[in-house]
Amino acid sequence: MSRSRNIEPEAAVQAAQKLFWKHGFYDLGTRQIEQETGLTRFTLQKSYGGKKALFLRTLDLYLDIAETRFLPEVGTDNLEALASWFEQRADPEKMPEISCYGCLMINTIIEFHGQDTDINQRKDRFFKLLREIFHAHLSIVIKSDDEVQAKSEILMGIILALNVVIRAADNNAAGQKLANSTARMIREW
Amino acid sequence: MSRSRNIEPEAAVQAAQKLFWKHGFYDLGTRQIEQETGLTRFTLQKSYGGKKALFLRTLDLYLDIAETRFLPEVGTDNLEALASWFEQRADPEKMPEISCYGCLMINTIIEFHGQDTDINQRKDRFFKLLREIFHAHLSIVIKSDDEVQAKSEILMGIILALNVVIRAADNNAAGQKLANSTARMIREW
DNA sequence: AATTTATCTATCCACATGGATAGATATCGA
DNA sequence: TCGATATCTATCCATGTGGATAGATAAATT
Repeated sequence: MSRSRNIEPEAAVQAAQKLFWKHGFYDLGTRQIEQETGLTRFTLQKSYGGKKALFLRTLDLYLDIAETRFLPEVGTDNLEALASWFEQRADPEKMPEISCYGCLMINTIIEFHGQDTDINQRKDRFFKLLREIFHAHLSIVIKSDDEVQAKSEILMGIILALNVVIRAADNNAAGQKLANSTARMIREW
Repeated sequence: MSRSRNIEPEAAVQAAQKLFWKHGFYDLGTRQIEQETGLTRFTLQKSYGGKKALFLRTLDLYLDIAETRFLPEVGTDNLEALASWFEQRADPEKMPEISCYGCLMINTIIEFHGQDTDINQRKDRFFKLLREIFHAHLSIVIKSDDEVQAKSEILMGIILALNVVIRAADNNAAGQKLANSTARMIREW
């Protein structure tokens, strides 16, 4: 019925995500998106609603995957599960290449300055996600809720830090020391 | 001999620093600098060498102050000194207002993507500073160098995380839980 | 084969940006 | 008071941006 696109709709979102992840929002032009993904500026407007809307879709995709496939699953032996998750998390052999640009959501939070409600919604979802997952793990193993909260907050902080360290170094190996130190700390809990 | 400026040279740098801290580099225009500080775009070019050069001066100022007045001083009773430093660090009563925008250097590292040598130089200075200060403290109290390195890395990570959490919330009180948890952890070392 | 539809290609546009320039204006020393 | 100098005010400019539009093109339906 109609001409086929240069790039499939979902593939375009994934490709754009990588670009935003690397370059941020403001420093990535629609012409560069066009050139590097094949998605034309025409289709960007007509089918995705423009640059900002496409960006939000890449953020939502990012959070979906974080929620379903990335964060450690709650199960048995939660301290050891957490410890080894941190080790894996920073092992360059097991990280996707794109990780060297840190965390798309953290980068975005810093690039925008809290004035954008679309971004703020995603930000809230992100932090809720992080805080809940660690709380869920630790509350199984630790009785004092005070202590669970304290340790959850530290682990959440270290997740943030890992991403900053890796992006700053532009190198997936840069988080190993922090991750291994964290694993060691968790095993002492 | 010559007409006096709207704003004194060093005051202009400080005022610009606050603006960059809040808005970042790309999202702060020279017209806005002009309007909010009194520094004219003419003088920005003639005396400061343009927007980028002024920005680098604000970064250098930031690092100078971090080095001399902000980070915890090495002395006696270093674990307690570190613990209470973290508490103070996140106490909204004792933080400057501008802190709710996080750390100028971290924001900058994320906004630029490692391709700018001017920024990279400051980035290296920044991380060197952080790693050295914690190592200096902990190596007095802890014998195993392995352990010193591990714990230094964690504290450095938490500094980064504190700034991200505070900027994300746009609220100086947002780091208290993490800071207090960290103080508690340090006192258990 | 003709028609319809969505996409591609190629412009065009309004706007914002960092920076440059030229004339007016302070401020100071002589 | 006058001259020199640096700054201010007010434009101007080249460039890049996201987005819009119009004609050409490809794919599917009839």
